[in-house]
Amino acid sequence: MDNRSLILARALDLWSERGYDAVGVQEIVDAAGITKPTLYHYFGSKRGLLDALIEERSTGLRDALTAAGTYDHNLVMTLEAIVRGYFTYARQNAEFYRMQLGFWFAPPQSEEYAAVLAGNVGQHAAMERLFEAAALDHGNMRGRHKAYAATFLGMINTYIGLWLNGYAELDDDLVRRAVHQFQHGIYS
Amino acid sequence: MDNRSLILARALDLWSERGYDAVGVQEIVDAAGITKPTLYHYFGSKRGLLDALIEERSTGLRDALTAAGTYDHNLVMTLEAIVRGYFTYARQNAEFYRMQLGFWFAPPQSEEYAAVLAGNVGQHAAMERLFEAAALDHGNMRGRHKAYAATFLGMINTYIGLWLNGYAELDDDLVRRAVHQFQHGIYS
DNA sequence: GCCCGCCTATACCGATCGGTATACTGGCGC
DNA sequence: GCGCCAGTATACCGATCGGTATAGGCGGGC
Repeated sequence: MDNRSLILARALDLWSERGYDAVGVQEIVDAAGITKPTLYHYFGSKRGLLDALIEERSTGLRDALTAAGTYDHNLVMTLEAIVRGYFTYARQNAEFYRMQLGFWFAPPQSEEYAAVLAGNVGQHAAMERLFEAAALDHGNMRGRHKAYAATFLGMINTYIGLWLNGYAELDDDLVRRAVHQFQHGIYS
Repeated sequence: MDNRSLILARALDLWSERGYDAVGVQEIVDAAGITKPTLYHYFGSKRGLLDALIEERSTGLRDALTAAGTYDHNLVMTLEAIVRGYFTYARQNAEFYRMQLGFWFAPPQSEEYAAVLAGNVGQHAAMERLFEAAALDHGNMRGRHKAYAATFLGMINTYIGLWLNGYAELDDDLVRRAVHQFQHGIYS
């Protein structure tokens, strides 16, 4: 592994465990077995390293979702495909997902929040488009696409959060139960 | 306002805006118009200030929820009372709720996470007890109380997060719609 | 008048923060 | 052999980090 990849990997390890501000540049380069000028050669600044990390690790999720998220008039199948896409990505990128999820809830003026803002706004927008399209088939959903997008993504992140702390398994059974509860509530 | 309260108020302002690590002790005492030894006289350490802030500001929510969260065989009313309790508290303590929500998603080894861990575990436990009791009346809910507690709290925090960013109003209408969607899904 | 204890300020501590100036290395084109 | 350039290390910068030693102000009890 070249030094650039090594820096990205160690930064992800440390930041996902203890946070962006709590881990300094010196600690990252020590963990990677290199020195500071090497890091600044590749990334220019601590913030540049953060942006590069998010950019490189986000593409996988973005690609998976554009593939799964096209509405084909079968809402159940589409929602299940999206949840499955998130779960698969989270399982394969647990540390990164934990870090990114934490940054989404970071204070609005923090660097962490700014770094993940664009990506998460994109996810919400894609989900809103999906529910808007679905409302053409299911009239009683009309006008609530914002709330549906937010609560659907909130539910996905709730389950991934449970899994990250050892309280759930992100298997295909959970995919079906999650989508079922989202559609029909808790009584059925 | 005495100096102790002044320190707590300014710390909350700054931490909710920019984060615990990003705001140093010096900046807090400057904002409060006092000096460092005064802060260390009252709180002993930066972490002590954080703990004191969370302890003092959390009691209101805890009291409101123990009042609202007793199950009386009417699940709809109980859930609505809980959501109303959260929304009312969030509206009256917007900055603190933003901070506490962010800390809940902070890295597991960070001081922020440790500081809010006990309180949030208590909230989850209370919700699980509620859904366990409700399952005695609604047999088809049995065995899913953990998932229900997690998704219910996740939904509440999703809506509060939307409100904090200007995308929702935490009024009584939203209380009813949220509980209705949680119970019956998105189609009705 | 005097002392005591709570509260506060000045001035300082070593450590760490993000970032950089400078120089050296090795490989590659010519 | 020579120049060039990406990559790396040594050593350093001023600023800020959390925290503290010391001393003085000040009100109440006696």
